[in-house]
Amino acid sequence: MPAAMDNAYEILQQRGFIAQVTDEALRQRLDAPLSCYAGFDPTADSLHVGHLLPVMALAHMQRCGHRPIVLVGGGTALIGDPSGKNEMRRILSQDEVRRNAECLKSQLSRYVRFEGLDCALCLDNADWLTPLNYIDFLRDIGRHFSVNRMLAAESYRARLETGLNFIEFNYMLLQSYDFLHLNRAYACVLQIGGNDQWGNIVAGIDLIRRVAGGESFGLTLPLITTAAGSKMGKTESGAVWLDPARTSPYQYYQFWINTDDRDVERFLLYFTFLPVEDIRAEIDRGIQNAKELLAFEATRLSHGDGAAGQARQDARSAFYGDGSSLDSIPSSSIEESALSAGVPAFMLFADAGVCSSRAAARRLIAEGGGYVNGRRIGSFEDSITLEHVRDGSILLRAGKKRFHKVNVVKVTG
RNA sequence: GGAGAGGUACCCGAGUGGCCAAAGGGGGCAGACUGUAAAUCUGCUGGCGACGCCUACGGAGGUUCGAAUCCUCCCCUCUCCA
Repeated sequence: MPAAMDNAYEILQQRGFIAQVTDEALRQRLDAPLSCYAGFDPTADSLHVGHLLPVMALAHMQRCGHRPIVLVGGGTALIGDPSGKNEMRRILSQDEVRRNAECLKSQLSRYVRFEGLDCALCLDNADWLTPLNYIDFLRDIGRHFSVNRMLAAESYRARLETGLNFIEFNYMLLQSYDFLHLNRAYACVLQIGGNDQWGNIVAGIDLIRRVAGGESFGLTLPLITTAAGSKMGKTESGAVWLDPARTSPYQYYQFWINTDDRDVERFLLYFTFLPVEDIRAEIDRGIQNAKELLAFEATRLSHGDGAAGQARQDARSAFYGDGSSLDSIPSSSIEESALSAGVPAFMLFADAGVCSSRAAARRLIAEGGGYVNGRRIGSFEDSITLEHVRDGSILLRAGKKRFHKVNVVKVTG
């Protein structure tokens, strides 16, 4: 599409996306358009920020004129994701997988274009994995795998300590077969994945060489940890989802603005499309602004301009302003009649969902972490009444940064 | 199939008849300090309108005044052997 194509390798490298590549020759190979793929498990109906790096990588590829293929692992999800070792493996039905795959695709379409000329593809490996015949598969594909070599792979070696069942052991074969299939059917010559996928990717490349005789490449992305050393993308309340029904744009914005100072530059490079020079300049101008920019841009990408603007405005208003614009912060409602009699503060906090239980609400307030309209609550039994209502609502706050609005509603009849 | 080890709270992990809502650590939450950051210090961390009651140490029974702890059966994980 662009007249003079930017080299994707250079862009990815510049932005820190490359952990390993199977062959440096990939750089030259990327001077001409090619097809590449990354896989996603449709185990839920939404992606979360942990999935974002491969998504961004594919988006960069497309912007550089290549064709990304999003592979939804419907087939592999049917036998359950082996990575969650001590969790009960939930076997998803085909219907669930299909529904999930649709959701993922629509989320992905904010980052990757699935329409128009040379658009990205979204494929489900159930289409070619489920019809497989076991004997044929063993004979045609299994023969090319050396158990000895598989056992030597880092990903398996660790598992040998704790135990590994046959399905898990076969994962490499299935993933390799995916790559082979895409190579044959769509001339896909590059697989992108997390660094923990290295062994599986290399195995796929091997398989392609043996079976199809073609050359293909692998590129792995760094596993992102925060500067504090924890896995990126988790909060106290679990994963940060892209689905606004699970994680609202405001909460999404909050997640990003709470990024560790030391991670801001890296995350701007990873999770926004801002030019590298602009990012550097922004960092130099001040970490606070850079952080706000990160939050805004990241939110804008997955929720759009309007939602991102609203989230930013509400955040500013809640944290620095008069609380006048708070349309998007979490909220609940309470009946006016309940309030006229007065409600103990701890019950209000618990019922509004600010605390997980009334006991937790008692603790929060007793520890001095409960606020109503910006004023600290003295005792958890303090009564909240109509006098606390401002413009039809009461503003609750837990700790420094968890805001919640309780809307007062009249019930007629 | 045989022998052994083990399953404890969000996670790791102590506890082998009452002093156990269960040590310790991690994580999380809150307070102080700050910048909605980090680091540090302190407190909290099953539920219930609550000096009491309820639920909880893989599951179901049993022994006992009393069980995470003892007995029986079952389920699951791991190790070694076949």
